[in-house]
Amino acid sequence: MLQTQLRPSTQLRPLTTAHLAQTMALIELSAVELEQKVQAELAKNPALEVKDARRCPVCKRQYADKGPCPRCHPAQTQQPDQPIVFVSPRYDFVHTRRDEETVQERDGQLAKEDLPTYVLKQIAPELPTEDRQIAAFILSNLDEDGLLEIPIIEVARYYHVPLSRVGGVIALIQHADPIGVGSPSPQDALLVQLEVLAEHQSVPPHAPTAIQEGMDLLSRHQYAELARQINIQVNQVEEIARFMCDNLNPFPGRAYWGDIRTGQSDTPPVFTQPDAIITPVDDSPEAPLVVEVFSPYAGILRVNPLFRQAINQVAENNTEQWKSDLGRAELLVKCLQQRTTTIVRLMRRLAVIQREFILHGDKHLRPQTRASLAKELQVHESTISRAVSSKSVQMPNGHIIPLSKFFDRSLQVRTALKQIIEEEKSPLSDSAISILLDEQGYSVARRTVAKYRAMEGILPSHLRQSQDVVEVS
DNA sequence: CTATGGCACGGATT
DNA sequence: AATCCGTGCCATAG
Repeated sequence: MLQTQLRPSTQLRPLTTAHLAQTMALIELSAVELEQKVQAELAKNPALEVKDARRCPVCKRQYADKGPCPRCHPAQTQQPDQPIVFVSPRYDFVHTRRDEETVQERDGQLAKEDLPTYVLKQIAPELPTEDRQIAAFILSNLDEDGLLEIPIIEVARYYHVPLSRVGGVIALIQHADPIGVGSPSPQDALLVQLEVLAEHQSVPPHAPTAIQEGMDLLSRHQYAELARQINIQVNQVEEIARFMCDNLNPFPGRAYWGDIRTGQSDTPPVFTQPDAIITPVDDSPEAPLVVEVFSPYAGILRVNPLFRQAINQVAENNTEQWKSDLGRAELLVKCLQQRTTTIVRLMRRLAVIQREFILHGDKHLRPQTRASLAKELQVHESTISRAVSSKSVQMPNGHIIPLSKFFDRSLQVRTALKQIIEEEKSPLSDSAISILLDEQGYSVARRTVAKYRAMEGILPSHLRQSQDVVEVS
């Protein structure tokens, strides 16, 4: 029946349960999480080593695939009409010397990466080359708290660029993890965090206003005064204060150092470095898509051959430890490889099926389920689920979206709905919208229209005004 | 009387 | 087995 070549480059592997279990565990990690995990393992397992990644002489990027750089020599590696998928072993921008450090400090603590580097690596892919200098400059002027210690205008003057451009770079930095880093003031950091949180959960009303207007009052716990000043209830202010204590951090840098080393007790990052970046190879409509999959250490993590050799020569006294190290190392490398191939296959398939969606936006999403995709790829459903969860993709338009959006059953309808409402002359009732949608081929119940509206944050019809007078088309 | 939001149920999805 | 999602019914607001 469906005979896709399974695992093109993997040799037969023993299907041990340990293998399976760990592969599963790795698959559901995002690139960022995986990098941490592998680093930790690398630090305590001497059987592992990192070798250099290939670097394409033309585009200077690292890649884990075999053969020539798939990005610069697509013709050699890909059939026409197929998306070009390749794997980057790491976020390739700053050339840290982390590998050596980690090796050297293997017996000590984790090699520590500084905050600027950490942030820079996240945002580099989204940044035009000219702006990286600026970003680096900004990041090197952060104080211990992760806040910008020089005025923005200083940066602009230094590089002779408009303020707005610096502002753009800063905005990008602020949205990296730790969220709010690089803000000129605690307020700004809080506002950014708030904005990001608001995308995924509800935040108390008026919180932005409160932070903006009455930061000092808030910090002095003068809630009543603040309530009076911005004209809301005292208990609302108290709620805001509580929310801030629980969820926000005016000094993003501290959170970074505090949490990242002690464990995963920190809040899951809302916004992360994408796990893959999709770009069309050029502007022509026929252009194949380029999918760059970030898979930390893919292809460069391996079992140290010296270690393997040494284990036979050493006397029997403490081989136990060595053997277990070796076993763990082999397992990890294999699982990592498996994880990468699975994700690559997934992304390649998605790039084919959802080409229109990727290029032309939400309206063209082809509804699909994880289950159906699992069948096509001949893997278990749960594998797809894990591979999809907690991963994000950067689309050609620069937006970073969760991979799960590719499986959103109602996205099409919701965008159609948004469009209808945007174009409406006078407010339409939910049932009217339901009928209109039906004409477009989307049959949804009136009740469902209401829910979609709510999801999109659109007010009910009686609260909507006949929108702007300046509607052009 | 019409338009919405709340609750809850059943089927699909994970 | 647990969760999510669309939908119907009903109460409530306008």
